[in-house]
Amino acid sequence: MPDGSTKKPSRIQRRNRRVILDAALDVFSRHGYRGATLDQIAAEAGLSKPNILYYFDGKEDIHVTLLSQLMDTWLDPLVEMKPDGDPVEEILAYVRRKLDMARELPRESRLFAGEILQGAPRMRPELEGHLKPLFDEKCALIATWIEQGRLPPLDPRHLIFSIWATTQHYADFETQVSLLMDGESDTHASAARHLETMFRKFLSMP
Amino acid sequence: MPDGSTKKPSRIQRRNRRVILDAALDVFSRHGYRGATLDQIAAEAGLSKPNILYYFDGKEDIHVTLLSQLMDTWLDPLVEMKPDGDPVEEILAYVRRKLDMARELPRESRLFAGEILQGAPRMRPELEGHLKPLFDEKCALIATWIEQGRLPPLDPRHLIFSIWATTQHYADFETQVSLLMDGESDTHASAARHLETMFRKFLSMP
DNA sequence: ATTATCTATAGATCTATAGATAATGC
DNA sequence: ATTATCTATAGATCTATAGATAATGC
Repeated sequence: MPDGSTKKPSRIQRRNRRVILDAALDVFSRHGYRGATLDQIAAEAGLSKPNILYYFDGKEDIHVTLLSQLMDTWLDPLVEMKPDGDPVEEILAYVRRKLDMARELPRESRLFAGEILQGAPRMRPELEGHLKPLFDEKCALIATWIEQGRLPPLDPRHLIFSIWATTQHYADFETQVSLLMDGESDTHASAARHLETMFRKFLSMP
Repeated sequence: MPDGSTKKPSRIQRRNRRVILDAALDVFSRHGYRGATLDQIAAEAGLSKPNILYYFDGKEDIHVTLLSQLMDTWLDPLVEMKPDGDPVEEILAYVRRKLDMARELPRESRLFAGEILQGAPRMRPELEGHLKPLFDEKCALIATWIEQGRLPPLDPRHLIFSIWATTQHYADFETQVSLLMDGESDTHASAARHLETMFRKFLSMP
């Protein structure tokens, strides 16, 4: 009984749970929660369908486990924005990390986007418990920088929203972006230059 | 036979097709394509399920009809960006129209976002046929403004992506935004000020 | 002894159709 | 005569379980 047990998981258990979660990330991020089926996840994981249900309580359990395990990874770039150092460089480094993450983890980005898009039916507690406190903390940090005259007056909340929106856009709307950038060899590099220029200008003192 | 016929549609036909499409917009934008059911659409429309299928060929027909009917509305703000007038003001007016549209038509925004997120399985022809030419045309317009020295050098494609991303974010990620903006009475107004400031600064000549 | 895996299938859900009936327009 | 609507249900799909069997660890 791998789930709900208090015993230590075996090597096989850890490996299979990881294999299943990776397969589920693929399937959920491509087709959404309802569009994904246990058949697809099982095929992608190379296991039988009942075996999937031996490791997880059900489809929803897989989805919730995925989301909460990815939450930390997802918030990490923002955690790394620290009070030391130059405010503008701290924020620009955050933008770079976030854009890099959109390129390296597009499935994770689309998984979260799909969940939020539908009203976060399975992730609201995670958002309130993890995202909200971190968001408030970093908004306060940016507000301090503004009070110190090291950044121009701006609304920290909307600044963060703009960073999230512009960086995740390249993962979440990849279909549209690649259709419109057809002649471009390295969309990521030109996006990085654009965002660097835009946010640097926005954050510069008059 | 209301669908596929060459006859002129009756008043009842037009009304019921409109009622069904509005109900479907509600259901599809909340639950995604696969998450939506004909039962939900029928209940929302106040019609029986077989009656829905009397007016449309099936679930996919409703979805495709919705998407292509909304395409024009969705692109309208960009169509309105014209070569006359001051470049900065033209672009800022476009940002405002786009943000207003995100507030007034959040269901439409989420419907498109969900479709793109899953690789545009039912909308790719529309994107190639309508969005792509318009996008290219407006990128060329912005490039002209830059050549004329009326805008600083920038990549028009990424500028448009940033405008789309930042404005649609308030509709597509509304769940997250409202969770994080809990103390705010008018998110839209403060977002409008933020985006105006940010893009104006970005577009200003050195 | 316990853990891991499979085949077969129950039970629920969902799209779509069959077939009959009511309402509407010449 | 044609258009519009309903009840009932076929057929497909999907989640989850039952029950048996194979593999693994003391």
